[in-house]
Amino acid sequence: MPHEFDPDALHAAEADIRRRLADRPVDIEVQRATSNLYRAASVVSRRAEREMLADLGLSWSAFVSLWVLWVWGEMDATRLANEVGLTPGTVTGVRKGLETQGLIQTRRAEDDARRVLVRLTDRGDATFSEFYPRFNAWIGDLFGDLTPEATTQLADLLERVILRPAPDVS
Amino acid sequence: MPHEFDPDALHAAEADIRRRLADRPVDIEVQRATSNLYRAASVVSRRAEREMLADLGLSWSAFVSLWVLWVWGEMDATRLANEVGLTPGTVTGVRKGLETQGLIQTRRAEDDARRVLVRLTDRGDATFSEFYPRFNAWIGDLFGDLTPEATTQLADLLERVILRPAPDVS
DNA sequence: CGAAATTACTTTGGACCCAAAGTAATGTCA
DNA sequence: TGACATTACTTTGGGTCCAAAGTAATTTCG
Repeated sequence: MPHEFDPDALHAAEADIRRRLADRPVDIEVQRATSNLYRAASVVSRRAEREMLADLGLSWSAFVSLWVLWVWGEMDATRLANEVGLTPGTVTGVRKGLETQGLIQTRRAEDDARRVLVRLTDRGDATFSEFYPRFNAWIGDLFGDLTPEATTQLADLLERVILRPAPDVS
Repeated sequence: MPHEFDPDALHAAEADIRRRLADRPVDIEVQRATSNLYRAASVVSRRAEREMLADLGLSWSAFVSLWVLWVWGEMDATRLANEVGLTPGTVTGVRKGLETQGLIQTRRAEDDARRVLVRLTDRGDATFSEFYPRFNAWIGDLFGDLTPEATTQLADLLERVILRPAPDVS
C-alpha cells in the first residue's frame, strides 16, 4: 500500500505542539502552516501521479507543462520553466520526455537561435483536451471540502508566499 | 543565481488563464490553488535549504525530522515517518545521515525488537535549540505578509487537503 | 569592428525520495 | 505448537530535480 498520512496522528501532533510551545502561539501557527504546506503539496502531487497520471505516463511536472502549453500555446523554454516553477535544466529533461512521447514539438526561434520554442503537437492537444476534464474533476474532489471562496482564498494566500521577495543581501 | 519565480509572469499567467477559460470559473480556482500549492512548497523548502539549512548541512526533511523529535521527544521510526510525511524507506536514509552527524541516536525497543526508537542526542538538542529561534524568525518573515489570522487559516485549509481520504476503490 | 558581457539553453554530478521487494520479529489461530 | 499473516523496518532500483559548469548565440560598448 502506498504511503498516506494518518489523521489521528496529525491531530495528536498538533495538540502536543500546542502544549509544548504554549508560550509562542504565533510561532506555532507559522510552523504549522509551513509543515502543512509541504505535506499538502506532497499528498496532491503523489496522489495525482499515482491515481491519474500513471495511465498517461506523465510526472506531475510533465503534466503541468502540458497544461501550461495547452492554455497558453507556444512559448520558449525559459517562460515554460517560469510558469511551471522548474529550473531551466529540469525543463530540458521534461521537454525531451514529452517530445519522445510525441506530445510536444520544439523548434528554434527564427529571430534568435538561442531560444527554443515549445508547443503541443496535434496529438498532444487532443490527448490533453480529452484528459483535462477528468483530471479537473479528480482534483476538484481533492479540494471538495473547500467552498469555492475558501479555494480562492487558499490560492491567494499561497500566491503571497510564492511572490515574497528573497531577503536583500546587499 | 538560483532559480526564483517572476512575479510579473505569474500575474500575466493568471490573467491569461481567466480569459481563456472564462466559462469555467470554479475549475480555474481549483487549478490555481493546486499550482500555487506545489510552487509555494518548492519555494519555501528550496529557500530554507539554501538560506538557512546549508550551514547545518541539513536537507528540508532532515530539519523537519529534528524539529519533530525536538518537540515530541523519542519516538519510533514509523511515527517519525508519519509526522514528517515521508515513506519509511526514506526515513531510514534521513536517520542514517543525522546519526552520522551525531544529532540523533537510535536503539531497539526492549519489548519489540522490530521497532527502532529515535531521539536527539544532547548535541542534537543543543544544536537545534540554538538554531530554532533563528529559523523561526526567518520562516516568519516568509509569511510576513500574512496576518496571524491568515496564517492560521492557511494552515487549516491545507490540513483539510492533507486529510482528505483517498477515493474508495471498492 | 571586436572584445567582453549577457542571455538561452544543455550537460554533469549528486541529493533526495518513492514504490516495491526483501528480511526479521511478532501476532494469530487452529 | 506451528503454519500463516502481519508489522516494522531495510534494501534496491529508478525517477525527479537542482546547482553549477559548459556551450553557443546575441548584445553592448569602447
